[in-house]
Amino acid sequence: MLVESEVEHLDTIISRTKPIPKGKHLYSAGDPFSHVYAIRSGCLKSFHNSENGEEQITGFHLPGEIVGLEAISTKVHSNFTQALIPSEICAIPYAELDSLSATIPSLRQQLVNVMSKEISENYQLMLMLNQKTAEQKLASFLINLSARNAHRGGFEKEFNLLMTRSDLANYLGLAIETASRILSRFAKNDVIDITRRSVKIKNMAALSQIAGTQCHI
Amino acid sequence: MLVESEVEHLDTIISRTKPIPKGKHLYSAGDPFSHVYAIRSGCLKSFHNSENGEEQITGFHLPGEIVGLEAISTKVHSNFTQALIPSEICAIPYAELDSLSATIPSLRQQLVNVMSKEISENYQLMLMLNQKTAEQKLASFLINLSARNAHRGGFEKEFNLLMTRSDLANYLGLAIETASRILSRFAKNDVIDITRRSVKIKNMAALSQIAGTQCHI
DNA sequence: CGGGCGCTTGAACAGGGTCAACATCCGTGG
DNA sequence: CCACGGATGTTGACCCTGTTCAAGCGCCCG
Repeated sequence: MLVESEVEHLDTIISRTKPIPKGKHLYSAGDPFSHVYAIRSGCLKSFHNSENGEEQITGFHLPGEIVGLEAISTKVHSNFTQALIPSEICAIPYAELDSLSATIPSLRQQLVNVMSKEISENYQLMLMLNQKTAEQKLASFLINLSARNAHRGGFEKEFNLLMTRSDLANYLGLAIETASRILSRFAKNDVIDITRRSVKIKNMAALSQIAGTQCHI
Repeated sequence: MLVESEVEHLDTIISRTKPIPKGKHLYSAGDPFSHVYAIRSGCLKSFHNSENGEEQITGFHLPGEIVGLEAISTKVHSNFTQALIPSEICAIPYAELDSLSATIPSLRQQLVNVMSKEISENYQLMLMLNQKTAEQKLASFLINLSARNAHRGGFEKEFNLLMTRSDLANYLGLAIETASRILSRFAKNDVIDITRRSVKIKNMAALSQIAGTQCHI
């Protein structure tokens, strides 16, 4: 944690941008890297463009999370990050974050911790995408959204999917139809209620069991 | 890059352990985190244990690479890392690396760069595992090994797989039989020669095309 | 009110998994 | 040095999960 004087110091370098409207890109692949971004409200998705021009979604980002870290080493963004709903963002200039981190040990440690956490979580994600069945993927995904939603003070059992079925399926490596079918099946089996984007988890135990337990990613 | 005096400073904290024999664990899930490890020679694999006790391989590591970074934030290792062949390792105590990085800006930046690179590469890997067919996965895997081998001075077109078919298939999310069949097919089509673990790429262009081009991961 | 996008559902198909049998390599001990 | 056994790798036949193709519904917004 940072002490107050340090927070003030950090505050001076951060700019709160005006809300990004739905559909707008925060950055694009090829953009020179200058800032990392902390999400204050809203929801964004990150995606890469494959050769054939189709997007490949690599993550959905909620308030409290940091995006842009993958570009530090190359100084060029390698993906696109786009708002799914109007979102407020803090832009943190990386050059200044780096020099500040020399004098504020806890800031340096925070930065490294955030990156380490992302590495660790991405391994979990990789395992899930690589090894699980479609049902397990969707169950894990719902549990993960639920946990992230609860973590920042929302409801654990009732929330909105902020992405389309198409985005969701793309992220999980499934066909839209498969995602839709499985969500319908969950609903039929009274594991969840789902109407359009609005989800209510009715049987968390069953959902966890389908997911193959624990998987908090 | 580090200047000479800095390298000397860094050298004082690094211990070169005696070679780890084949099959020995460098660290295990649950071990308290104290060091990150630079690989000097050999080959290691990292894996998680799923609920049912089966291992899920998340990476193969070659000389020049750093392992253990995922544990910085939690201070506990979340995976197992095991030598596939006898391997020489440099153990770098993290507490000292952290404090040194306060006084040596380039060291701090190197650390963050290495982590950023790992995040970025893992996204590429995730995309591959999530979206590609079995053929594409194997072609990408061979190209990746080839590139990593060439990068550190080995042959680009001729190298040994240092892992079993089982490890390879597990990593790519395939059945052993599928991996074996596809490698045989590549050989039949004169794309590669393969005898047990020894691989020779005969038609890199064809392999790249199967992989869906570029994918350097 | 009408058009389009987002979503659902059904039917047919195929890529890859599973099961099973067999081949080959390698280490170990007689 | 050879014989044996276990681990590793290959190949075939069949099956299942998830994709593809196709049609239709319903919500939202102009």
